Amino acid sequence: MTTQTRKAREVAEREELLIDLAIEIIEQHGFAQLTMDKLTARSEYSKGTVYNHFSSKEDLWCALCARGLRIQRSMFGKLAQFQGNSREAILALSFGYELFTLCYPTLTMVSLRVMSPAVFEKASPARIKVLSETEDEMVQMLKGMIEVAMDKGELSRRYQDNLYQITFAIWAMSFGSVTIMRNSTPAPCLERIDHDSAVLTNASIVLDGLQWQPYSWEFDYHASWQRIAKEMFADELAQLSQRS
Amino acid sequence: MTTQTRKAREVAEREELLIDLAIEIIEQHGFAQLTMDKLTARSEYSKGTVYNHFSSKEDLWCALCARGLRIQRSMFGKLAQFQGNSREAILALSFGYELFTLCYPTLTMVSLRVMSPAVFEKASPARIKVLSETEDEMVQMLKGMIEVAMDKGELSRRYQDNLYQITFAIWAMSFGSVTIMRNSTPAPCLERIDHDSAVLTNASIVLDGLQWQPYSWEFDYHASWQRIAKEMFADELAQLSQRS
DNA sequence: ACCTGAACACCGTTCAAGT
DNA sequence: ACCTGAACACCGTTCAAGT
Repeated sequence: MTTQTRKAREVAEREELLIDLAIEIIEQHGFAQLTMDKLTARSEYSKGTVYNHFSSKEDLWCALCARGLRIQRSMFGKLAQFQGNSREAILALSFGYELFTLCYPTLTMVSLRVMSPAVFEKASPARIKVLSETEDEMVQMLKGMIEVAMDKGELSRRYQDNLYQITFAIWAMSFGSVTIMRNSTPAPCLERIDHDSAVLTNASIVLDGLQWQPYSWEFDYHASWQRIAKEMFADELAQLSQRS
Repeated sequence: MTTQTRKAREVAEREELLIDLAIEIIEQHGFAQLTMDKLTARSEYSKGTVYNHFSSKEDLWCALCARGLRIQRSMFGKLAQFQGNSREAILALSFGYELFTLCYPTLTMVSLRVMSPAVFEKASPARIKVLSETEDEMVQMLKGMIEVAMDKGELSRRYQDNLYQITFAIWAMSFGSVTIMRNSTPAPCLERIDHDSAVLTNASIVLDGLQWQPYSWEFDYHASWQRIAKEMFADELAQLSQRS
């Protein structure tokens, strides 16, 4: 029994190590260079053992994606403690998602690539389960905030019976804004927008559309955005500005 | 001179043929099965000739993506002629983007996969140029509609000096909504929203947030959505419902 | 029970030889 | 000038043999 749990722990640790190595390979040599061969060579294990962890290359991608979601979830957990009005609480989550993509560009690119039925089909069912559960936890966190605000009457009751609709709108806008900004072809349109505030602006448009009080013209949400950064992620942001 | 243009035309036709074959391969055998080997085998040309068209596999992907953007552009061109108020005109474009993803799921998946610096770096500069120019044409079409409505005072003047910001917000919401709905891991949240109207609802929230008149509670935009479908894409939609 | 690495079929890319 | 296809280095996956 104790040997079994020790063994299981060792296996889990080895998996984390392999994921670390995979990220290293991508960051040093680019996405296309992540191969099972190279991952094996960089580790101290054999191909068979690597395949014991990841049933296929797609499964390895999903494992990287799961790592990313786990990091996102822990950032969200931290941000949920932010003190502010209900709109600021939502903004904190949008901020968190953007910060994640800035701090972990590799993992962000992986998630984008993984998002396709073709990949999910080749990944192990256990892996898929972890992915959707982690994602769902974050969705529930967002939905919880919306629920509280709805009960207090701080936004339009039009979507009252369909809180998932609101959750989806906020989520889609964050995801869409960040993804286009970071990954799209260099379009002239994108050069004309302020990248530092685009996510905040777009989130504000959505929240105004939901009649979420106080409106963007009644409150200084730029100040909130900076406060979130300073109070929640001083360390991460210092590291980030040092890097570039 | 005439021989040269004839030759150029033949080369262009051959390229379209190769792209057709590539789409066939993906649709019949899945994404991972699209290889230069198989594309060559299915065509009546040799590997060298295929590489004469597509400088690398990434370049082939970008060519597929360019085909998709060309189709989108022609749909947008048709939709720009839709008769209605300025908000309905914007909805028509959102409708067009969703319809494209429904009619061409393969090309949609390709565009998602192509969206990454790693791919752009390996594609030929000429291809990248076509991609961003086609995309920009569509952005300009959207921006033109916003401009007209702004001049008529049909939406908030808050973003007057930054029309690209509004363009980006509408674009990001459409892209984000459709991408998450069609490609994300099967999240419980997504099962609870009405897939048929989610894009319309999310676009409406954004337009309400921009104070674009008439508001969603003052006008029957569900009716508009159906009118767009019926008047613009009766054929495509009939084909689509037949397929499933 | 878990690990190893040789073996296999296939893939992306190149380029000397051909027309 | 354009096309061909053999050749090469590498990749994903499997599985008989080993510990």
